[in-house]
Amino acid sequence: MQFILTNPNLQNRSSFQETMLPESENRENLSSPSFIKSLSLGQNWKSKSMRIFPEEFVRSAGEAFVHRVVLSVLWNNSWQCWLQQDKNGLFMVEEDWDEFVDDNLLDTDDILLFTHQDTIYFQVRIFKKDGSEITSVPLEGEPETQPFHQETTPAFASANGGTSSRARKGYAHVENPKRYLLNPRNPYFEKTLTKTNTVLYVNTWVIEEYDLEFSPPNTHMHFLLPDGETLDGYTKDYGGSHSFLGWAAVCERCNLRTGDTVVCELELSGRVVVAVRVHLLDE
DNA sequence: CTGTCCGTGGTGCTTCACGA
DNA sequence: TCGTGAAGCACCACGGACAG
Repeated sequence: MQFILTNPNLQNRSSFQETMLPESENRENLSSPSFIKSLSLGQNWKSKSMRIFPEEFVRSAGEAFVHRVVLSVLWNNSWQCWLQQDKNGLFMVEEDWDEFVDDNLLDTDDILLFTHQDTIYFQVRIFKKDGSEITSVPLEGEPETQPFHQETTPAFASANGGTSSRARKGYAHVENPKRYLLNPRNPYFEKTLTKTNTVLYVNTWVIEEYDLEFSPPNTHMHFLLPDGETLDGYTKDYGGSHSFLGWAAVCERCNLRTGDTVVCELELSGRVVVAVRVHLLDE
């Protein structure tokens, strides 16, 4: 493993350049505190040593992040990683970090550039050995039109009027909804707006299929809009149904009307839903 | 029967007007 | 000009209706 700090006060530019990142990337990231992770011999991305934050980096950040961080990538997907402190330093929780590794299909030659953007928010850029950058969702060698885990995704079949489940109100057929997702592994469902749209209900089959968990009622969450904006929401439990308040503001902000259909992609931390990413359908 | 939608009452916030 | 109170509006919570 190597950590190379790129904060002007902490940087190690010679080592940084050895990673074969493009010169432009090197220069433009010097303004924000950054560090790099790459594998040493005998390590893999799920090694505990890969989950640690560089000690000097944590020191320089003060108390900006103590309990959790949010890792964002260029294609606007993000992962929340809870942190734990032990005698060796500040680590990301194994389950959260492993999910990041799995979702991004990290290879042994990959290089990650962590840039501290604001408080708990980090941008993570993924570079291949030759310096090329991953800029879109890594796919597991499948054509993009093929849904992930198709054989084990009745949520997909049901939401599209599959034969094994009855059709549900408010869940219209969307042609190939997976193509809207930023991360094809994320749970998702389709939502057709009805007359009253103050609450977004999460369908139980989605919850069951993906084994989802929800924060306690009134826990803060986010709606991630197509234009990159974020709106606040809160978890609710109405009559045993998991749902999110703040949906009315989303509908207004996106100018959604009765009959419009959107794809709701659920962003998870572990199995807990922490955000709903809203995708408008192509006309 | 289950699960989602819809309608309505309640609550809280914001804005405006009036009085000191 | 500032403070207070009333009115209006938006959103939330919940229970009943209804579709599958």
